[in-house]
Amino acid sequence: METPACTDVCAEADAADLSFDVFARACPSRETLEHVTGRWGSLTVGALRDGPRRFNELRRRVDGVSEKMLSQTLHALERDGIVTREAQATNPPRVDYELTPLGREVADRLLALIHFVEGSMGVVLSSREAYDAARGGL
Amino acid sequence: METPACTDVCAEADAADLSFDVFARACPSRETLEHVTGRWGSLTVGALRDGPRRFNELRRRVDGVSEKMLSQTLHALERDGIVTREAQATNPPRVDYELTPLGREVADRLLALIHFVEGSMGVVLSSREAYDAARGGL
DNA sequence: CGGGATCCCATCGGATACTG
DNA sequence: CAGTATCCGATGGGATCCCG
Repeated sequence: METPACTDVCAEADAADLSFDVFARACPSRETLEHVTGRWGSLTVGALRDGPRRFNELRRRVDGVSEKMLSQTLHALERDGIVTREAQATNPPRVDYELTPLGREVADRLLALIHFVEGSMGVVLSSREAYDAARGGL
Repeated sequence: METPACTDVCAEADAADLSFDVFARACPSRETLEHVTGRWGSLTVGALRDGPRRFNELRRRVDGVSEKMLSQTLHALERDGIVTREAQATNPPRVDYELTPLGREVADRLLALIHFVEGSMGVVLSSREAYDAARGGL
């Protein structure tokens, strides 16, 4: 076993910085990773990188997300301390979402991945063609 | 509109390296991003970082994954050119999965994110407590 | 051992409607 | 505008069986 595992340790959250292991099924770090890398999580965090955004601004940027999913995603990220939510009780109401310092670190690493993937799509697409051709040709 | 969008361009894959945009609903780069960041994708790629692994080795490392999902995940990653699959027709059969050069680049960026998240769990956990306390206390 | 095929259910997630 | 609530279909994903 390479990783010290998270097992028992993770359960008791009073310990400061014991080892967390996303590869362990029950480790809370896996949940947070999923919030951040999930279908809408990664795009939402990425969309917030350039500064605060309002709800419908995010909806437009994260093309295809529904209100429900965006709301759900933002709540999970807020709970994990990745984004902050600032509401103003004006009329019409205005709510700004913004990355926390922690969130900005996450976003940087996420965008590094995103930009790399975008830049690799040439390779990916031709790989797919080769794969499909081999299957279809059999 | 900040991003040049992927829209029409992405459909025709003969173009070399036109702009791909994960924020666009129909862009193929979004699919690849999901394969890589998905629930099992990120862990599978991460687990392959240290070298080739066999199927059941991966199953043990990626704690909680089912045979079906691991198989499915590996196929998607193979099709995208992230991992290679090398089968030997011995008995018992032996199949090794390994990252491609592209896959290794992806894995590096993914692991940077994973390790950062693992290292931030202290902050995350206390943020969750504060969030839950505020809700429960109302 | 390394999977493919099938069954089946839980959750995801979209559409719609309603509130403030 | 910024959500919440409900309904409901699509999909994710686990369990099981089976084959090479």
